[in-house]
Amino acid sequence: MLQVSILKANPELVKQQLKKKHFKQPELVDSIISLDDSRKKIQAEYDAVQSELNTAAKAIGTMMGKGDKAGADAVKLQVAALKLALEPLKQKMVETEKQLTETLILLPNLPATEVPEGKTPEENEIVRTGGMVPILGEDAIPHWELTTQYNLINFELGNKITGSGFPVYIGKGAKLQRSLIQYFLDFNTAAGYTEYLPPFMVNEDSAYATGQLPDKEGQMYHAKEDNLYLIPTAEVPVTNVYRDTILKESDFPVKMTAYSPCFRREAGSYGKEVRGLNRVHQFEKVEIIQIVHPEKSYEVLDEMVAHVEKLLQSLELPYRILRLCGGDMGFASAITYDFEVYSAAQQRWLEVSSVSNFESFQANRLKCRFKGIEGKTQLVHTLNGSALALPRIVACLLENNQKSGEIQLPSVLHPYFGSPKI
RNA sequence: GGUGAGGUGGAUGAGCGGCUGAAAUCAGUAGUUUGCUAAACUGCCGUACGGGUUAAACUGUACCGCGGGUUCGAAUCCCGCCCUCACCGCCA
Repeated sequence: MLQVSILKANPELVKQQLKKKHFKQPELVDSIISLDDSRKKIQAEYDAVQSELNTAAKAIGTMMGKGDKAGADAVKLQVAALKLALEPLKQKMVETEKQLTETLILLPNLPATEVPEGKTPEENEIVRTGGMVPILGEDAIPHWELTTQYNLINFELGNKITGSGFPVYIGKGAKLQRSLIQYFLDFNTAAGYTEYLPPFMVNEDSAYATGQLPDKEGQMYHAKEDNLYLIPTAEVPVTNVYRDTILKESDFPVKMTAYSPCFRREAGSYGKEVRGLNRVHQFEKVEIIQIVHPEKSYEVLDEMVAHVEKLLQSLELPYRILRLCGGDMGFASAITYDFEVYSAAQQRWLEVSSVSNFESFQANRLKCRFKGIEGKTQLVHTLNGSALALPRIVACLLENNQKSGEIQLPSVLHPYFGSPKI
């Protein structure tokens, strides 16, 4: 959620930035500003009446103490009139506040200046590419066949037990998952991230604070009986560690990493694009999150991008880094870098990480602030990224490294997997 | 799931209809003092939204788990919800 003060500082600039993000109702900026102005006016009136009431109540108290019943009764009559005046003001205030937040919540975050213009994924900017695309033999097969051939994943079994999109990892397939999770966590903690193992379900407050509610409600699995949501990413519980907190400057930077399964309904997805591990309802992911001083967030963003890039390099996968264009970015993000790896048998790029700076947008809803040296409290900046999401990494590792009769694994995984190959 | 107790500021914890935005202690912070690490003393030390100011000072309102109610007035009384703790039951 944006701060009203940002809109007020330069409404025209804000509208322009919203257009870059292909937001359809930039005129909401004006509505918000006028709603905020009337909110202030109403509150001033309300406070004045309430103040009179408080004074009167005190006077009654003093009179009663002196035994002046008649005087007290006289004041009570005045109070009754004031209360009558107060009621409509209160309603108006509540109503205006409600409208204000309801409107404000519709505005997406403003894109950073480096964000390229554009609407569709084709207009994303390729920042750089790395790694080598392998040359596969004629008989190369996609990962959903490899996983069957080597008995690593059973998709049909998942159908039986739960439903489509819930793969069952078996034997070396399961161990590969475990190896990757542990390797990623080790890699992240070595870079100073503190490991968390969070709850995999969250309450409404948490889902609201990180922005899943109210707009992305349909994306999450909901346990209605207890009103809990299965997390779509570890970002939700881990970022909520800092909900409603005020940090000291010396607490910066807060660096957290967490493994979690991720649950996504992905309603409406189907077809070849979602075959095998390309898109599933439950998958494993290791996330990194930082909470930093506003002046440091872009420096930190670069650091996180470099971190994820190093991780991908260590896996010896061909990758590219995209800077998402205004129209393809997420609602809450000010700037996003997507990481894709090349799936050689499918001959397509698959997204495996997304690193974003939310600036103060998420912090505003989270109510995560810090007290500066001058004593003023202000919002922190939050950033997060995947390091990394497993399924597509696995898809690429299998496809790109397939040889006749075996699959080679990158050397960093050998100690974790206990073998150089499958 | 059953029974009992309870939810107050960073922590402990008092208050149980007006004098309480909230005692006290600890932690934190700024300073004074004592010839080291340490101790003593003094001040400051919640959040949000307003007014005010260059910035302060100052000032209004709200907030003592959340939401309602009673009352001129509620942290304090009443109702509902949520949560925590203890014991029992069940159980990885």
